[in-house]
Amino acid sequence: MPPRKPASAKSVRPKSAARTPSRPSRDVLIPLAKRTDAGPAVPRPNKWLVKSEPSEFSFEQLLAAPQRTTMWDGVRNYQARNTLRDSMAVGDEVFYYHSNAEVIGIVGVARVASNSYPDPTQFERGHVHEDPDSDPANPRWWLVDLQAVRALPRVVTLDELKANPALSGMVLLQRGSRLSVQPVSSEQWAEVLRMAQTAPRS
DNA sequence: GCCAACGTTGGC
DNA sequence: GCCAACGTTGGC
Repeated sequence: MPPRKPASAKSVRPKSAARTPSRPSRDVLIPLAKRTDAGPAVPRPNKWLVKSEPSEFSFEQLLAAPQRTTMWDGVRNYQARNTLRDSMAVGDEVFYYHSNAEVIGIVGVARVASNSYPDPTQFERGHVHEDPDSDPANPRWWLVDLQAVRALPRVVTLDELKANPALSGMVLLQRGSRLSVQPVSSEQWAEVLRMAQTAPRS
């Protein structure tokens, strides 16, 4: 039987409706849970990695989207939700990772193009990502807009990431890690970019 | 609050 | 297609 709601998060892009280009949302939208608690200690921009199955929504599709931007809707995992809602902010930098793909790995760079706001698909009747238990007055699921910045010069594959000791701490590489939205350190970020500019080891 | 059953993720 | 790891549900 079908679950009453999606059990867990997958950064799937809905195949239907929500492909409407999210308006370039300004910060007018929902300054709600912004990180006033973070204080000055956290350097901006923060860096993140998002996963997407290219059969659902590839980086190429993001590049081709109006304004190269889309709502990152459909995340239905609480930890990822918290990151989206509480920690991501306009201007943050994002690696775009293709999972369940012919070539698995980091393929591009995107930026966070809005602050967080409630994922509208949770309230859409009949939508795959509808959550009937979510209260509009206190939305359960949040998202940000993502804008493609550029494809990497080449894909940095999962195998390469695993083989690089400097990246052993990446959340992506932790045993059993399934988070579809996850933090990346500045060091990890720089290392992946370096790899992308270098020919893969043969 | 425990925990078994179930569904999902995602590499292989 | 397989299946290990994980997250959620719901009976108790």
